[in-house]
Amino acid sequence: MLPGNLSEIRSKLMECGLKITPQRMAVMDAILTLNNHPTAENIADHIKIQHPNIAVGTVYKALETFVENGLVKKVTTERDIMRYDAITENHHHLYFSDSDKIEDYYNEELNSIIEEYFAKKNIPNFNIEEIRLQIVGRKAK
Amino acid sequence: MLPGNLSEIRSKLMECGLKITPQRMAVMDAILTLNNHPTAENIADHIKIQHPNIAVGTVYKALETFVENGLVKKVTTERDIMRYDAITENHHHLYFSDSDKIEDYYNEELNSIIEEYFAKKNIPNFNIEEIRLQIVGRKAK
DNA sequence: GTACCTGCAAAAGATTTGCATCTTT
DNA sequence: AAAGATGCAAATCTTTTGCAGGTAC
Repeated sequence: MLPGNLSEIRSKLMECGLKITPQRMAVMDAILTLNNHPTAENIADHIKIQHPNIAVGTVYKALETFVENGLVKKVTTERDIMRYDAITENHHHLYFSDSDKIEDYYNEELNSIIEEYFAKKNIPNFNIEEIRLQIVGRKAK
Repeated sequence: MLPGNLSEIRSKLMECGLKITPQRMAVMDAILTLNNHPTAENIADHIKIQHPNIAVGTVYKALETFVENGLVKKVTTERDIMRYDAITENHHHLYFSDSDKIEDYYNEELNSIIEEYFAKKNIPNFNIEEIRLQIVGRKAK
């Protein structure tokens, strides 16, 4: 089980000055292991297999803490449920309009094009911090 | 009061085969009048001024119907509240990271660049239906 | 030891649902 | 008259909160 390299998670938490607790380790490990933009509930369910006592509130608090510290991002959906994404590199999302699937989409070339565009053409009275693409569509037949 | 050109709203509902009711007219008019990506609650409050008996459930139902019929779009946020946007032309959104403000961002040139890019470079096994940019930042000083 | 976390359960907030009644067509 | 909308209230679902006890540092 590669993804949740536990000592790497530990260092990340440390760097942020966060206390290392089994619950936080489990939440971060779940995001990395589940890896398809899980909801808080998905994460809680996954953790409960090995750690039945974790409280849902704790999962939400850990997620919120991670978001504040830039370790995790929220992925917005049209279904009133927040989903979470471990931060790796700058990437975008493919939203499947016929299911709940959300896939990562990495494309450096596209990032450069957009970046260059906004380097030249700036938006009046606005400093850009981040640009996210929501690419909606469905599986090609 | 320009935005809610009532007879225009009426025709749009008709084209979709939707019954024209005072509540639906009021909801659509509210979106156009409020015009800054209101929440369902914002809309209900606005309508209640002149139409105190409208039920919140009715507002949600009208919104859902409009979304299904492509008259309105959901605008996702990180705050667990859905917001709504009357559909005009293809545009993107500026999310202010220090407030709840969301502004429309129209830019045909940018749309063309992105469109051309994806006309050449397609995403494996994926048919794009729509591309939305979430441009996050804050007011320039 | 102190500051910070966690579990639990209750609360809050947003949205949906069921159903009887009323409107639109 | 039939089909579909509305109002109302209760239900559901997700997320937040308060607090007493526990844990990491």
